[in-house]
Amino acid sequence: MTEQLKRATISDVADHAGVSRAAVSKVLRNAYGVSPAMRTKVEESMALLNYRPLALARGMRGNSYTLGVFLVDLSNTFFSVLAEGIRDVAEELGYQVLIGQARQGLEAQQKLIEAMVDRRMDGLLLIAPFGPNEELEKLGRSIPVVVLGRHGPAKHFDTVASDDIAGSALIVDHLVSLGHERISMLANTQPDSEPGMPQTVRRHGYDQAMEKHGLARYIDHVPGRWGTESGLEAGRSLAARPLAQRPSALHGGADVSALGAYTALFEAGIHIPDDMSIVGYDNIPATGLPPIGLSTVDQSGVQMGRQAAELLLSRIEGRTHSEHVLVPPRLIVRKTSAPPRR
Amino acid sequence: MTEQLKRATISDVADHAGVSRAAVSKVLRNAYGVSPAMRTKVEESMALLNYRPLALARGMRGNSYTLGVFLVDLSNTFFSVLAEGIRDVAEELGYQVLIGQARQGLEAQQKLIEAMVDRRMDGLLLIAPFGPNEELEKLGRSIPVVVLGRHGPAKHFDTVASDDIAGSALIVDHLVSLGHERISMLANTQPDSEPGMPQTVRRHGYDQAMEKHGLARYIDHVPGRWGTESGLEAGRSLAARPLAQRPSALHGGADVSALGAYTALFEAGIHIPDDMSIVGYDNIPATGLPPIGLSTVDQSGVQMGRQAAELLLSRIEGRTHSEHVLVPPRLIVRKTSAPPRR
DNA sequence: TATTTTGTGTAGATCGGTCTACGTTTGTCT
DNA sequence: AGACAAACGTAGACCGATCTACACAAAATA
Repeated sequence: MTEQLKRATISDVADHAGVSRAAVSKVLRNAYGVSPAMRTKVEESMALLNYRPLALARGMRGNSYTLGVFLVDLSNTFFSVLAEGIRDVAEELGYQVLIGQARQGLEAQQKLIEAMVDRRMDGLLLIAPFGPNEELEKLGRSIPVVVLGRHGPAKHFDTVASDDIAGSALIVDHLVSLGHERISMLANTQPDSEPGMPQTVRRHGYDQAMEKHGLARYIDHVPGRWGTESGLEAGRSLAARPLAQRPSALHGGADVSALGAYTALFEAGIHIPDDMSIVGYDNIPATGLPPIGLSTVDQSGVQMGRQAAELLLSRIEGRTHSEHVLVPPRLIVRKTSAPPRR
Repeated sequence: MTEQLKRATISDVADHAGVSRAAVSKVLRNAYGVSPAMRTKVEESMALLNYRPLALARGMRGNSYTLGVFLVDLSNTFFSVLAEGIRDVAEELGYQVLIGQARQGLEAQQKLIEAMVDRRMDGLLLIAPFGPNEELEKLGRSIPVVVLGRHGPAKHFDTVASDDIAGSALIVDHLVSLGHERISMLANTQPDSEPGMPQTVRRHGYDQAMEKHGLARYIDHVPGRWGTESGLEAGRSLAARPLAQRPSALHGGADVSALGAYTALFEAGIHIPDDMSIVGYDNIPATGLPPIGLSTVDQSGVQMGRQAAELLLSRIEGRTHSEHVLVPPRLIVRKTSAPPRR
């Protein structure tokens, strides 16, 4: 009935154009040693036969023209913004971006990365991976790698991150200028935190900024991880504190956890920002919804994504020394931060 | 210095175990004709050499053990929930899920799907694709396909969708029971809408339910597409209407557009739910944030994802007749729906 | 005992590209 | 004109698996 058309291969094109397969391959790769006459002849045949090279087969020897993006959490919409920037740059250069999501846990992460390597991705973009830096260094020696959201230095991979020290300072400065002193932070005390991870750096930034303002005695890390769930718990624990020990303002660590805390505090009858100010970090879309209007720090996800993709592509083309980019953050004041009432 | 270890291939394993490559391949595929003795011998060698088959190479002849998930909008967090369900099922059976995001537009979608085919994905899961059904039928004849969020019937692919007729009825019934009569709907009037698309079906469901309640005269489709932007515009247009022609309740079509409309109405000084009730559809995470508390319809994304993955895998294993699954929706009443004030 | 069946293992083609090595033609420089 | 290099094309190995066809031995049947 409806014939299943066989897909044209490079041999079909070669036969049709009356040249060798190698010649067609050269045209495909824009390689050296092709006369204009042959090029047009081959290109006509390709168009006529509706030929598309099989990326899979190309990957056997050459490039697969595929970049892998590793994500832990698809529901963190900030990551999806990053992915957009990555894709834009990659597509311009004929690379396809495929995203893999790992479930929580180091082992699952490892498995996904292996799966991407096994599919001969030309390079890997890791967004907020866990695990020790040495693991990443090892990976970086076997395949081009750019890590998003972890700070350098690193020898065998590039990094792109928000300047989290500056970002935390932005938050603390803002709150202090409003008159706050007792400022806590949702601190993401995951057990396997590494030096360059944003949770570590943002915490340092917070500590430093507090000290700078002479508020070292109020430094207070509310433990947890970053995620809505954990934010909810942290919010409940704050609500449960006696009033005297409750902070008047909160550095949320990340928007997802800040919103979680917001939710729990709201439900406990603590009004934001009258009873407590909250500032998040990431500027994810949900923060902009007007009834919430979470004050936050923006790190221009699309720009970071583009940067990262550019680094990865230049690494694929042969660069070996590593580069480390810091993106300056920007404070966005909305409705969850105000002077303290007490 | 640090030696770059060469990856073990099937030949290395074969040599080490003293058998043929074909034998190793059989062990790998759990194929027939392997003695227990040989199996253990080979498995030992594989473990010792730290061997992992190259998925890329396997794909040249057999399966690539890769499923492609096609998405238009990563920031619609409902889709990320779907992806989770898909991944869970796929991984149990040794398949890797890779997600591709297309930018808006039919052409970009087509390109991404081709890219996935060119990478020899074993099957494709399309989440809310655009385009005519015939295109999908054509695709379904060349590769196993399951479409999420489009209703059947279809001959060459399976579908999994929320029962959007029932879902719309749930919304209208709820609003009518609260006393509303003038109920409008954000209708997604995209130019290239096809019969089975959720926007079409939900609109029909709304029309039917309105008629059922004898409210046909109040049927009102606010035009736009589904997305935050378009929701904002729709909200503004509603706010601009003279009070007499303004609905007292709104079927938001999808959560993202409902939240957009909410935002615009809120900014125009129209209070929700006192001045207008709004009910969304999809139950994305942001709807649960308490200061918003959007009433909505839940369609159990994880479950839908699992269903879809199971269908795809059974199709990969040879099933040819198509199946069409409808998932029953569930109303979630939160804070944006209340009796009309007038 | 001769013949068939069943179970195990292997050789070698194959998938669709890329890449190296080399041959042929053409152009340039003494 | 002869020597040499540059430009263009091709043959055939190669990437790492799968898959078909077949050889061989042991077990079952006649």
